[in-house]
Amino acid sequence: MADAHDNRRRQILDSALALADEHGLHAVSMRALASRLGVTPMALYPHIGGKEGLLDGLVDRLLAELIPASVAPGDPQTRLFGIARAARTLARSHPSAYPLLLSRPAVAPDAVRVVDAMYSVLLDVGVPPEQVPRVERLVSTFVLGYATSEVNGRFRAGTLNPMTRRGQLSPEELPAHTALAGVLEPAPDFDAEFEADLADLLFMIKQRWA
Amino acid sequence: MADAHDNRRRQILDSALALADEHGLHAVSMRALASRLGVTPMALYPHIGGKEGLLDGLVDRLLAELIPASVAPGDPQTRLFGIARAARTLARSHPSAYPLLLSRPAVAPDAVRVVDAMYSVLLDVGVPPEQVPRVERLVSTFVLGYATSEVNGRFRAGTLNPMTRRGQLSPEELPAHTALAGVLEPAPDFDAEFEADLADLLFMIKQRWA
DNA sequence: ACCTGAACACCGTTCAAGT
DNA sequence: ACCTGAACACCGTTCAAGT
Repeated sequence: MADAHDNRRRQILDSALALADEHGLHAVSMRALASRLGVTPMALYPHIGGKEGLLDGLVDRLLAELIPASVAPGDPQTRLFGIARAARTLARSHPSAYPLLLSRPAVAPDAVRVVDAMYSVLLDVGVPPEQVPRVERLVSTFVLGYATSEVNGRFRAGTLNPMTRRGQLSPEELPAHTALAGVLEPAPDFDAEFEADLADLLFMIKQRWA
Repeated sequence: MADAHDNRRRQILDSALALADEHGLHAVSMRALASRLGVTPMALYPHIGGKEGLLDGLVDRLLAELIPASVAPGDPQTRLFGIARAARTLARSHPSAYPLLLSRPAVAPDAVRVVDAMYSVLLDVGVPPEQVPRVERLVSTFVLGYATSEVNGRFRAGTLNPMTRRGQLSPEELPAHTALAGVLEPAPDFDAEFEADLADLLFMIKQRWA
């Protein structure tokens, strides 16, 4: 069912994603994209419908890359970890475009397939049907938020390093930081941390309903 | 210790936030901001150091509004819910600027105070010290991600409504959606959902360590 | 149906100049 | 120290015109 128009649209979105990967999201302008495709800016409009439509298309383009992980077989725990790890890996492949995933709804069929896979995992693990949509939003929000925080530098040293921090405020003003002085790491292992977080969330789900 | 320069800086950031609240983040341009302050764009540079510095300043400005909730007394559970609710309420007050919280690190003293309050809650609730920074990132990532998803429309009907969804794909391709046909709500109560999510996270923390 | 090219109303940031 | 004003190299989108 993919006609010429759809193919052209995908071609444009691929170019836009490449542009973002190479030069950052700020470099994805209608003009730069058109010039990369050897065309006039206005030639893009029938296919992607303006800048907002382009960014929406990029979200669908990104989520489509999670399909393989979503259809992979295995027990519920394996599938949950597989989808979550794929979602975080995606952030490393496309760090500039990734934050768009939290900034607009995903409406394409491929996006719905990923949600369906998560619903299926949660049903299989024993979450009551009426709670499944809520728990899916909880887990997907955590996963997207974590990966977004990483690529955007929200966890980086400035906020994390107790030395930098404590320079600005007296220890009495930061009692918990002071109490934790011995364990505050300047550069945590985020791979291990993400795994521990997923394990905690799965623990919660199982304790509550399994 | 607040000199004239700091006061001017805060005045500029207040104006930028008001501009975002009234006309959206896209309307926060150096030129529009300068014009609102009756000054030339270049006059802003010594105070906020360009567009990126302005956005970083906005993040600190937003987090400063969480200080009252952070210093409020009470048992750990009350304080955790208080900070989390304040963080979500902040999104409703400043929906356009809010997503910046996930997009850049917070470095100002006020931001560190909020983290310290969360550390204190987690220590009081029984989380082992070496796990506190990780669990703080887990909880804060969920809270910021959830509120960001809400204001950005990631949870909105297009993605959620099973009718809209199922129109694009056959039921056989979405087995879990089909199984959940009776419980998929077109417009969930996000206030109640957020409360339930917080309760689940606190349940997890207590079950694991209390 | 699809694309062009000129035009309009904007951007962020530089630089040299003023006080 | 703080601000101005002109200039440079960009934006997204409109419109009328071409094929």
